Amino acid sequence: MPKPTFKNLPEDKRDKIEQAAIAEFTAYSFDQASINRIVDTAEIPKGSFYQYFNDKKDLYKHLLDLIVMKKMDYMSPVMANPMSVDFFILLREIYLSGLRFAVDNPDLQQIGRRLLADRNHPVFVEFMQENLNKSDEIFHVLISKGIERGELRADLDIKFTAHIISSLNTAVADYYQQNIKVEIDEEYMLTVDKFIDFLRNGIGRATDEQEDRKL
Amino acid sequence: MPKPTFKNLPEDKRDKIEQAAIAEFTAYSFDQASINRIVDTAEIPKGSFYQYFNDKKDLYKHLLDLIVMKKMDYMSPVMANPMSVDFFILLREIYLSGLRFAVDNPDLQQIGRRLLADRNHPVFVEFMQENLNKSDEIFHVLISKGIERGELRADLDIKFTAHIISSLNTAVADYYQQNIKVEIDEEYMLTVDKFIDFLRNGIGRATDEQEDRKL
DNA sequence: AGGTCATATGACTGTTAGGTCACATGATTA
DNA sequence: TAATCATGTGACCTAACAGTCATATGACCT
Repeated sequence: MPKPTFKNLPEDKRDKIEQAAIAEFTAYSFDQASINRIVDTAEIPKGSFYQYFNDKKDLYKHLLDLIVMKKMDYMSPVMANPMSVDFFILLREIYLSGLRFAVDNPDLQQIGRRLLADRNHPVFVEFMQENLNKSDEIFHVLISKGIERGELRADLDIKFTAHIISSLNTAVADYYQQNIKVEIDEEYMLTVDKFIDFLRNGIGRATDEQEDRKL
Repeated sequence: MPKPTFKNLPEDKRDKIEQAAIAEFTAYSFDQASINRIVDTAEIPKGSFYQYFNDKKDLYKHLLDLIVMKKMDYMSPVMANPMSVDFFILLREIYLSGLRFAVDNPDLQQIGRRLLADRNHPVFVEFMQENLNKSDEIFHVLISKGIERGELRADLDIKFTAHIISSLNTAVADYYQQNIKVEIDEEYMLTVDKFIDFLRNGIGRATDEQEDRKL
């Protein structure tokens, strides 16, 4: 946690420091990121930095907190009452918020991606212990509910499916960012719908009876 | 490329250096990996190292070449005549070889994972330019063929599907390594089959007619 | 023996890093 | 005015790094 000194700072100075840190951790991994560069960019003396944060990790975790909070802002309208709606509709909303977040905040998305990337890194391990994997957990619950309601196949391996769905989140966002430039709402709607369809129906050719269902 | 001096080395010395490098790049990212530690582990003087390699990147790329070659060994029996067999059977084989490679060579798998992780890293970009993304490409071809033959849905977005399938490779291997410890052949057979089923049928509950098909 | 050439070697260079610390500043009290 | 105290500051510390280079070694040739 940042020291009280940081919290007491005038807002614009605090923002400048956070912005400099975001820029640095967007451009470099945790290890490669440099406090020297950050204090340069933020135009504060090095000594001051250590008045605000205990060390590099302290700053990094503060950023992660900011990211989690911002991502929650995107998610919360969706998750307000998750049980009131069909599994695939809810899933669609979850993915849509994820994509929207990624498009609106490519830098924060990139920092998150970097964290998720190296699962052996001590900082990743620490973060996961503190925030225990929410994503897998939520999907676990949703899938169970979905099966109970008959929206999903009853023979699914819940744990396995939860893991696949939750790790596909990144893949879809990556695909979108790499292949679709124009930032039109309908564009990512389309990407998400492709994905939901993929999840629901698989890619195997259906029998004629199945084809009927899609009409 | 390593210098000729390296190629001329007695095999055991070369092995020792390669092993030391593998250990280092397994434990640390490219940036974090240290030549000093590598020469320590390999018990060669630092000067000697630079008789063998131009720089850190040179060594790293040499390792990547080793990894690619070894992975090809696992794949080649499968890819001998990819067109002679059903899409899902072939896919099953591809994933099985991938998983087998990951289980047999957790260290090499880890180095690969680290590379794939940070797609902005100059070394990743360079590697992809030189080895242009084979994985997506192969799946692109296979999916097209699969559609032509009527094994896959005709309305698939080929590019999108290729990306999803190719990035799920990592997810499945991760899941297996995290959740299944025992190294029995049948265990990873099971993981792969779950995944193939997931791809083929999706997770949506089928109509009664569809359920019949599965019997 | 003398000469040549690939290779071996480790002290050294220049740079950067994260983090510390003695001291400076300036606002708020008494 | 004097004392206190949170905060500001940058020179400085130790450690580590990638990469260099002058010199040493020793196998092979003539």
